[in-house]
Amino acid sequence: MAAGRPPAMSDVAARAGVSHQTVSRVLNAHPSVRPATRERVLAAIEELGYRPNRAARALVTARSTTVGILTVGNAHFGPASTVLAVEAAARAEGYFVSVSSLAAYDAAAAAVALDQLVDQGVDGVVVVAPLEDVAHVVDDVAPTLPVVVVAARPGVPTTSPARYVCVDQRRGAQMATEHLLDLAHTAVVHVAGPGGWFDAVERAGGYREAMEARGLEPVVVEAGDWSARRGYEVGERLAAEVREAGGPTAVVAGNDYLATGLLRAFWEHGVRVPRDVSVVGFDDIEGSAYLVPALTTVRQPFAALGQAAMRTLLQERSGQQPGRPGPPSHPHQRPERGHDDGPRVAAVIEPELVVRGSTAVPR
Amino acid sequence: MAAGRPPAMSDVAARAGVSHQTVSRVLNAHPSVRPATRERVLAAIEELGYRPNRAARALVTARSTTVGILTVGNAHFGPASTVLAVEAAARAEGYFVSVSSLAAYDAAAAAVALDQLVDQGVDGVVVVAPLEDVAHVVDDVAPTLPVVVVAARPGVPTTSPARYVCVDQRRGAQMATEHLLDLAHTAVVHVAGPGGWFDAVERAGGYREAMEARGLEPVVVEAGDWSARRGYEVGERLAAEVREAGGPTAVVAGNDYLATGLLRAFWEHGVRVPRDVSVVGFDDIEGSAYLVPALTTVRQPFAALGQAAMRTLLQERSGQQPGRPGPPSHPHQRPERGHDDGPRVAAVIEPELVVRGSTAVPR
DNA sequence: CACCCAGATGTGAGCGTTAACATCAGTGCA
DNA sequence: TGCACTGATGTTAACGCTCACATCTGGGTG
Repeated sequence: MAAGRPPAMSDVAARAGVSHQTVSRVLNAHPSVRPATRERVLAAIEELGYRPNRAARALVTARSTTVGILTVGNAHFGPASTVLAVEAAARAEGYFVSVSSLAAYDAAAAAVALDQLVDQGVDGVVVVAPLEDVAHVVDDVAPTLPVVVVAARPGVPTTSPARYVCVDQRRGAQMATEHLLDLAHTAVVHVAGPGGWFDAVERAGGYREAMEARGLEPVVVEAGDWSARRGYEVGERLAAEVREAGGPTAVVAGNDYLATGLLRAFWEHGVRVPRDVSVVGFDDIEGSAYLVPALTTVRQPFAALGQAAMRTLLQERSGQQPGRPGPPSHPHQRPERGHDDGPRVAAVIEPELVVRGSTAVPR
Repeated sequence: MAAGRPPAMSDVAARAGVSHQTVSRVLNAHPSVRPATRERVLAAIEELGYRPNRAARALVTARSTTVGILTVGNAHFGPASTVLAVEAAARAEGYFVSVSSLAAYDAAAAAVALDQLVDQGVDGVVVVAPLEDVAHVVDDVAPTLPVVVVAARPGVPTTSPARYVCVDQRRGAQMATEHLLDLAHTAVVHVAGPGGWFDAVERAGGYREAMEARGLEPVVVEAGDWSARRGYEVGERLAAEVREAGGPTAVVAGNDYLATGLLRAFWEHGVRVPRDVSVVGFDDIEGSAYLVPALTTVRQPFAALGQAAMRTLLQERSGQQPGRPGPPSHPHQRPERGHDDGPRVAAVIEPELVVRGSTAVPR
């Protein structure tokens, strides 16, 4: 073994008195290696501090055991939590995780970020950038590479070859709205997140459905982004309306940051929560239980989401042909696939309503 | 070119009527390629949709152009923001980013996570897990691989071969404390984050220094973790003390979540902020400007931190010998290195005090 | 006791790229 | 006119691993 170079398989082989192939068999848990031989090889590995060269392995197997995660580039609570959950799930499956985050939230930026992941040779991509613009970018890549989109909307992507893992935000919004309606609220408004986001659209949809199911008029105010600042700005306008007779008595906010801003604006304008107006948020971010008042919110199942995404990705991968030539996959092997099946939703996970002090019966 | 296999360099070469090496030269921007030839090669690349195989390149160059990020495994605002900042900086430098997060916050878990990054063949590691336990794990790896630790404490790691990029949390805590003292507070307590964290220790230290500099007695309460819940629990106790004559009139919280819990507890117990007690946080998380009252806090320079970390890593990498044999690096080439120089702090970045409504002159 | 078979191991090739060296044409200058 | 030199290209050999196949051993079977 030459000095200065990390030990290679051949070095281990020489030391153990076997061929490099036997070392490879030990490493890959091949059955036909005698225990004594295995021991010797393992000892040599240990003594030399040998680590397999992943690049060499990836080169010959045409697999990187790396999955890419495409996400939005800021510390949004939801995406950040989801990324961590996916990462944990991936590592549990023996995969490495490469992250690419979006500088801007448009299709072009997403295409660039996705490109980088593909360049890196990932075996699959999990998209945690729940914007419609972004979702369609993956359509080009998905036929070649397994792609799982973490999204909110079971009903949307019809022709996309990617698979979808969803939190049923529509259901979550229904739960939130029905909670308020059950408290006897009738004038409930929704402060929605930005239009291009799956979550925002679905939550607004769920809210609308719940209202209409009881014959009530839905009122949606779009906040523009997910920030507390926007929540505050909208809250200032709402505060005035809340005071009028027939004004809203409850608000479903698109997420907890918006809700935070709403609470602040209401407080500033002397509108008491929940006495004058009830507020519900989404996400259950750290601290929302300790706002004043404690925020009723729809908690997101991030861990389950991450696991479902990884499971789907692996399943997808095993169904896909590897990069090397091989026989075409049998058309009936995976009957759930096919563009005429509509959206290829692999999992739908239910969120959970957490009732706290920001909701009460209307005055 | 065989069907079913993605195009290789030789396919491009054949199509362009050149040798594969010329294709390689075009790809690596080698100067001596005639413009006309380059054009032809680029056209062939375009037509074939060729993408270089990173595994093959990594194999021969013994470089992966991938950096690992080791981080804590939950959605803590600080670490999450830092990871994203490092990721952005890395991509700007043409590096890929592989994330490994810690399941538990102990040295064993860190060693495992770090191992995985090394197995993956990263060219360097950025550690964004600001715990002392974790920091020492990298010492084994750092002699072989460039390691940059994002930490809070310029003065701590003395013999570590890793380099440190720091936010001057001590200074931040001084700023926060002095802000209160300048408002004429004298009884200022500190609710500190968990002991093993660099940030917690440094912030507590800065607080102590600022107090002692004015001849005041520092009082530190350790919260146990960084959560709003713990802030609330400590706040309940503090609320009682605040009411007593000679009780604290101001609190420096270890981060904004703790501050959130404090605010809640104070509110519940009828202690008004800032009238009865002033509160300062750390981080400036989303929403802290819209708490009631708006939180005075020490904002962290995450973007600068990420950039500094990457810059340091690249600098470190260029000073390190590659994996292949090579002449030993000249001992005087990088005079700032060496264990006798004390901690190898590459950058210290200043945080920023953001004054809002939660601080005022004492009653 | 020859024969076959399965288990255990070794041999050789090739994955797609870069590094090192070889080759071949021009150019400038004596 | 010739020769050293530079710029543009081609050729060959690794890199470290896995795959396909060849080889060798030892126990059962007829």
